[in-house]
Amino acid sequence: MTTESKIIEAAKKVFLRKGYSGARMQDIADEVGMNKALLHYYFRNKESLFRMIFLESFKTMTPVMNNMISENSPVVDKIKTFISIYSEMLQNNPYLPLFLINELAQDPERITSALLQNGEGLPDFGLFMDKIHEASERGEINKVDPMSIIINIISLCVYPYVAKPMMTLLFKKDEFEYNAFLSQRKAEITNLILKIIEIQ
Amino acid sequence: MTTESKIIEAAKKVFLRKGYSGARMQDIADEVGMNKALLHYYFRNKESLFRMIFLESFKTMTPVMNNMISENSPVVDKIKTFISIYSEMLQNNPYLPLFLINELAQDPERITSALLQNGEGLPDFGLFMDKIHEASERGEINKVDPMSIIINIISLCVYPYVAKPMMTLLFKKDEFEYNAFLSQRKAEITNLILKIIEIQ
DNA sequence: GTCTATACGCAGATAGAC
DNA sequence: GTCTATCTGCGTATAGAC
Repeated sequence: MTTESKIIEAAKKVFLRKGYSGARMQDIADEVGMNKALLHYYFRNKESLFRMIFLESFKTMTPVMNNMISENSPVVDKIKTFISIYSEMLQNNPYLPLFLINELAQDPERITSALLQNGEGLPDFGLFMDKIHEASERGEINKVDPMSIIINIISLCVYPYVAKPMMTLLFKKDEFEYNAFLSQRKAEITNLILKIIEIQ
Repeated sequence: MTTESKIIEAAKKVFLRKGYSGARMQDIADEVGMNKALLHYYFRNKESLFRMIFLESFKTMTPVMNNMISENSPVVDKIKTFISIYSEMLQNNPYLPLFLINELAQDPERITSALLQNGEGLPDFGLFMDKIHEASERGEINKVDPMSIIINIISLCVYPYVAKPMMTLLFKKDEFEYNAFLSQRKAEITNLILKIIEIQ
């Protein structure tokens, strides 16, 4: 494992937990187990290290989405797949969504321009919406607003992760109990969404 | 309007947008239109000013919830009311949830202890869950897991606000269009939840 | 109670030895 | 490539005049 990739791993860990303004170059150096000056040797400054981490984090999400969307399968299956892989991704990257949302909220322009000039591209929800729309036109599923459906799914999947500390506080659960709750939600969300879109 | 309350308003504005580590005492002073030293005169330091803002912000949420929960009405009505007043609160305080979630995630112990020693208390979701459970025992609504239902409602209500910049980016909407989307969701979420819990 | 001036420490960044 | 030492500026906080 190269020093550079060790730094990236460490930086990801620190930035994802503390955010840009909360993260310290020293924290990252400690995490790598090396000197602070090294970070500046490999990445010019904090901003450019952050930029790299943000883009890479964002990319964790994109291919997952796009594979699912472009797949040539019935919309109902597509939605099942979406919920399934999205939930798994969240279980593997619990800090990811709050980090992305937060940094995007802090400075939409900075981030958006970085994303767009990166070329990599965003998940193509336009296409997903089209497919949902067509399916409802064909009578394959109920008449629904595609954007609403997608946002409902994302909300149900992501929010319980994003708000984990809030929820454990409000519902007086410990970490263990709450994780159990999270891991049974995949099936539950799928049932809920199908109940909404499937013709009875 | 006293200087103290002017400071509180300004600090709320700045902390809610930038979070603790992103906020600058200078930003707050600028927002008040007064000198930075004044902040230290009224509130000893940044931490104690923040603490006050956090607690006050948290309290925006609590009574809204507790009024609804303790009300003596059928559970279905209670849920309708919940969605309605919660959505309104979000429309009036769009920065609130991300702020609370974030700061809580940063340092759960610090925040939790501040909340608990504050005495004010948390929303009583235990009671809400009991009432949902009883209603389903009586056959008034479908058999459902109370915690899941509540978290579903909260997710559907809050997430579209929390992730606003992300969603406008992914769905290529401008602020105006997205706000229109948000304001029609109250009815939509209510329909969705009722479809889940109501006996056909 | 409000201001200006200033102290102080921390965090990002650089110089330069090895 | 990695380290130690150091500079610099910024942000919190205080002292003290008015």
